Amino acid sequence: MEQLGHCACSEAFREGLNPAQWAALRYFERANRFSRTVSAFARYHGTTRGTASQTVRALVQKGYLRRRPARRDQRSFSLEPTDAARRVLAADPFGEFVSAAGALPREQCAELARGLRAMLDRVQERRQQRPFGVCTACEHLRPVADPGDGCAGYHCRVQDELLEAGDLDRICVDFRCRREH
Amino acid sequence: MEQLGHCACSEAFREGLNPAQWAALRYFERANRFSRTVSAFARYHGTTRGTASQTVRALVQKGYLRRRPARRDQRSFSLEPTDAARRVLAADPFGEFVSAAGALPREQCAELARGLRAMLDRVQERRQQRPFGVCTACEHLRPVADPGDGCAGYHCRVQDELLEAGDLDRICVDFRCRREH
DNA sequence: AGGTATAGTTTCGACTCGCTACTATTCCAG
DNA sequence: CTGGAATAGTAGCGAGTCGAAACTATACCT
Repeated sequence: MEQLGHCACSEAFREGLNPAQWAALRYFERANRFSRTVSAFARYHGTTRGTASQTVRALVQKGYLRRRPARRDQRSFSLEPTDAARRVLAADPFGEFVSAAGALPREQCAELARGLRAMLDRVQERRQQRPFGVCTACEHLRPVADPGDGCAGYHCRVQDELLEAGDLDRICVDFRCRREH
Repeated sequence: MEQLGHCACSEAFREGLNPAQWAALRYFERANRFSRTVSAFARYHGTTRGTASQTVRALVQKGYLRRRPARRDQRSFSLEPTDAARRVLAADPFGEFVSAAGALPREQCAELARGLRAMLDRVQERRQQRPFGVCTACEHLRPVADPGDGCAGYHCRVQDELLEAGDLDRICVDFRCRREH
């Protein structure tokens, strides 16, 4: 586990990006629209807003993130991955690990994922860091009977907004596991 | 997996040691007597000998490693963990991960270990880094019929020496998996 | 005996990251 | 609606880490 973690850092300098920048790129690709901010990434990555701001600035300058004023909070900016970002993510050094895991037998791979998840939850709990998770497993999600155009819709009680389809299976800074009681 | 790796680094500054120094301390505690050298640690940790040398020097100055001339190679030194090292390893930040894994159901924990091992092997193979492993699973190990005093003994064909009991279950830089053919 | 490989060290410079201080905006209580 | 506290984001500094390159000394090989 230690060696894998170290491998991941040390080989993560491809394409002119450093490990923190790769982590940020992966994060913004997976984050829903409420979570594509500097602060949310800082929480996710366990670093300070200052450091996260540097990382994001570098990615904006390189053309991998686009900075747009946030809709509701005028202090904040939404950071959107560009097409160039999606292209470069194809060469993500972490792909090596993904394919290494994917080469395992199906059930073993699933078991590995469960084990890692359990470890991460435990560690984050001890450090009082809230885990990130996808909306579909979040207790703040509520089905909406009639969203207007007939298709099924969902609503987030924290943001008090209707969710767009693309946000449902993305990770969120406000995630709270539903099965917890 | 990425988050776990990052957690491990960021929280590894306790006791006045940095992440690389913790890794070195763990390594020298687990390495057999042929592998307690700067170069072997550099190979294990995927870094340069120069960097490894810095790390080791710091640990010697802090009194966690003792430097003794190697028995057979006059260029080399054997680095032995001190009692202070074993004491401080009790506060190893990685203990958090070990206990998190240990809290899993027994079979799930074993499955997790197998999965991580498989991933590491695959990644190291692609990078042409030879894995480290324990003598008892190494193809260079040969049982010796009569080591002299009646008890069973083992011999390493690379080092051409009899192994001491303490070395058998420690990791070695010359490891080669026996089941491989 | 000579050349090559290896063990280890030192120095230097690039780079990363966290800390602190700061501005602007939002939230909340009275 | 107003004043204070909290939060989003940025800028700059400084400590510290790491890798590359150059170097010495010893071992190995032919």
